[in-house]
Parts: sequence; C-alpha cells; structure tokens
Amino acid sequence: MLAAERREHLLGLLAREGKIVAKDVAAELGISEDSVRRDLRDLAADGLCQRVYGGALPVSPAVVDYTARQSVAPDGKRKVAAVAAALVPPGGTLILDGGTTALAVAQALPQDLACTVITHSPTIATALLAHPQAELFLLGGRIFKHSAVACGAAAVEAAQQVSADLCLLGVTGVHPEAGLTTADAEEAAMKRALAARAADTYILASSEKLGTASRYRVLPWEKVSGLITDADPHDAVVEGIRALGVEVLPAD
Amino acid sequence: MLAAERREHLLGLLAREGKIVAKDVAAELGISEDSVRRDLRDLAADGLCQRVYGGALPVSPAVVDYTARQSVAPDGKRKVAAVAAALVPPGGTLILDGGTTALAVAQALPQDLACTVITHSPTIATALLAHPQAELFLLGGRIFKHSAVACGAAAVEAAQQVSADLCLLGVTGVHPEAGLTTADAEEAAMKRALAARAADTYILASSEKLGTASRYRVLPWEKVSGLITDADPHDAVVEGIRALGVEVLPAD
DNA sequence: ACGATACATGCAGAAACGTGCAAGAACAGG
DNA sequence: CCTGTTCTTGCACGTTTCTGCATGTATCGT
Repeated sequence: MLAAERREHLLGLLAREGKIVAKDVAAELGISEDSVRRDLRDLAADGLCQRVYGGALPVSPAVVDYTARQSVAPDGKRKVAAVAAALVPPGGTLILDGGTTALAVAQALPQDLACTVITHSPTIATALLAHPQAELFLLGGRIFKHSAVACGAAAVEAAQQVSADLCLLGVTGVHPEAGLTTADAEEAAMKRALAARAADTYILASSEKLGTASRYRVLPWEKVSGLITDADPHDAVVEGIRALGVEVLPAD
Repeated sequence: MLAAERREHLLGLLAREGKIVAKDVAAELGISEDSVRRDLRDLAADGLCQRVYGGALPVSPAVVDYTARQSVAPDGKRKVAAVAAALVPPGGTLILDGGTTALAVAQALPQDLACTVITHSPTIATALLAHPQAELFLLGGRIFKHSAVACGAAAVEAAQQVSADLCLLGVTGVHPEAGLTTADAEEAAMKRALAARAADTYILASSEKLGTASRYRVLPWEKVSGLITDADPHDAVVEGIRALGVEVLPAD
C-alpha cells in the first residue's frame, strides 16, 4: 500500500466516520501503529486533521462548535484579536477572513461598532448577527468543509466585486523567507483575492504559527502592511520579519 | 472512545440539554465517573462549561437559547421539516431557504445524506457543516439582519447562476387568493429567484401561517409544486389551496 | 447532626507517544 | 549492472498520558 493511498484512506475515514482511531486503522490495513501515527502527524501539520490522543478528529467540528458556544479562544488568539479589532476604523469597511482567529476578532469587535464587514465565512457572519450596527456582506461560493469558508472560482469572483479599507487574514504558516502560507490551494487563492481588495492587509498570527510554513503560498511580504502576533517582539523570527519592512504589532 | 470525542460528546450534551449529570454520562458511555469529572474539570478550565456539584452547566444559560442551531423547533415545524427532508433526492441538489423552518429541515436531513445544498443563509450553512457527505454552496450578498439571510441584487444574481432539483421555501403568509407572501420586498425577490432555479418548489408552512397574507407577493400558486403543512388536511384553507391544483403534503 | 453522595488526591497498570535504529525498497548516477 | 543515497517502515526503548480504583475529605439533603 502506497503512502499517498494511506493518506487518502485516512481522510476518507475521517470524512465518513468523523474520527480515526490509530489502533483500529493499523489493524485494518495491516500496518504498524507507528506508520499511522506518522501519517496523522503529517496530516495535522497540513491542517487536514486534528491530532488527539489515540487518533485524530476532523478540523471542522471544532470550528462549528466554537461558533455555537461562543467559547473562549486561547489566550494568544484573544490578545491578537483584541489588537486587530482596534484597527477597524469606525464607519469603515473590513474584510474578515475565516478561521478561529478571525472568529475571535469578530467577537472582539465592539458590540455597537458601525462598520461594514465582508466575509466568506458563514460562521463569522452568524457571529456578527449580534452586532446591530454592523453591515454584513457575505461572499458566496462552494463551502470547503475543513475550513468552513466559501472558496473556489465563484467565491474569488465575488471577492473581486468588493473593496475595503482593511483586510484581516489568518494563515497557517508565517515565515520570513517562505512568506505567508496555508495548507490548501483554494484557500490560498481566496485569501489572495481578499487581500487584493483592501487598502491595507494585516496578518493575524498567534505565536505557534511563527517560523512555520505550509505547502501553498498566500502572499509575499510586500503585499502585507503588518503582522499582529502575541510572540515576543525580540524573537528571531519576528525580528526577521520586521527586517523585511513589515510593521509588527505586538499583542501582549 | 477517544478522550477528545468524549469532550465533544459532553459539549453536545451541554448544548442540547443544558446540563450534565456526571453519574448519568458515566453510565451512558460506560466509563468511570472519575473520567467524567476530569473531563469536566478540563472543560471548565477552558471556559467551556461551568462546574457545579454533581455535573456541569453551560457557561451562560443565555447562550443555549441564543444558539438557534440547537434550539428545538416547535412541534409543527419539526413535523413539516421531517416531511420536507424526505423529499430530498439522494445525490440531488436542494435549494434551501433561510428561516427557522428551513433550519429545522437542515437539522432533519440524515447525517450521512450525500446531496448538494444551496442556501443564502449563513445559519443554515453553519448547521450543515456537520453533514460530512453534503456538498454546500453559499449564495452571497448583503445580509439582512432581521432574517439573517443574504438578499439584494448581488444575492439574486448569484442565485441565477445555480440550478437544482428541489427548492424548499419558507414564507410568512399562505393564502388561497393572496398566494405566498412575505414581509420584506427584498426577501420576496430572493425567494422568487430561488424558486425559479429549481425543477420543483415546495412551500414549508406550519399551520399558523395558513390563511394569512403579508405585504409582498413571493409567488403565485402556479409556480409551486406543493405545500407541506401540519394543518388539518380538511381545513377550509387547505382545501382551497388543493382546489388550485397544488399538491398538499400533510405532516402529521 | 448524620448518612449519603460527590469530590480531590495518590497510585498503579495500561495504553499511546516520540525517538533512535536498522532492514528493506526506490532511485539516481556511474 | 552495480553502488551509494535517500526514503520508508517496523521494532525496541524509555517517557508521557490516560484511566480506574482506593483513600480520605468536602458538600449536600434530610
């Protein structure tokens, strides 16, 4: 059995049954648990699954649950979100990406802020229904389950019809040389399209993203106005990014 | 059962029933009460629940009510939704309207149904993220706060790009002479656009809608394949509608 | 105040984990 | 065709994490 084949099998299993138990899969495929664990580690690194003790779970359920319960984001994300929310100009227009960090931003926006928010995430849109003064514009398209956002040709096309003052983007990897990266090509294209429609683009990156890179390039640093992170401002990676002329907003 | 899975289960239980009794859950899942207690302690540490003697409660009681996705629809709507969900052809394409009745349909769809769902409601889209086999397509546009759906020119235009086997529409008023009506002109236009893209259109109407009319006409009866309602099939209004050649599917 | 129940803590066995290592396959270059 | 390299895979090892039980303590209802 090929490694890629195994990967496919695991993803299929994840989609079909909603979970993976390392031991069971190993027995089913007649391979060692170590191999399964290695595969799961790689998949998790690509953001395709969520590693847990004993196996793995899909990424999306977490996203769904987060919305529903308004659960508190981890400390780092909350701090980043607070700084990002303060950047939004009253009366202005904001393009807000999907993902848990962006969701934290939505929750961090003042309840009575009058602004226009454009998003391709139904989760974000639902969360912002609670803001009476906020104008909401939803970008449609095919919904990608694992990230719960609209992507694909239709979504990119819809994005090209709007423009905004500010774009807040979440990414998977933030690296001085590799730039801003994510695990899915369609998502990368969508984020690129969003960034292109805003006067300024800021990247939301909690510290664990720094110094890592994923498969697909989203943007080069030249297209980015700034980075919002809770990492130590004197961290080598942060210094490296600042050296590229990117404004770094510390969130601590 | 994975530890993380258990956590998910507990959160689900919390949202659905509003409380957790440690002893009951331990018996239900066949694990020790100690494990349940440990899980609850961890969840509470993450701010996801509130620990109380004997079990746990949601962080804020209001959250459960606010979260439309878990709230149980009234009996009539649930019955209508069940009948409507049964109409969806496996492998087919469904256009699903917004609103509470449509949300009930989304919840009534079999968990593993393989079909394509097109909607202009971020709420519906979010609810359907839990269906791993369902393809989701979101129609974008300006979000109308009071109904939480995308409407307006952009949304209508987006609707014109799709087509489907079946369209399930919720309306405000259902009347033999006045036809199908709703309270907002933009919403009426959107519903019209949706219905025009499907081979068949069925109306979802719990009994309290029957015999009433609102300001804006959505569709004349000729454009409608059928009506799904929990009202008495021998009711005068229902008889009147059937006399117009509309198929009436009773939900009782 | 008292019994019953829930709780926290410590402990031990079991399971899962990460790492290093070696055998084998796949592949490139000579 | 051979050889060296790289990658993958399974195994062994020590470590970490989880789980259920036992103990003693705190809390609840009566």
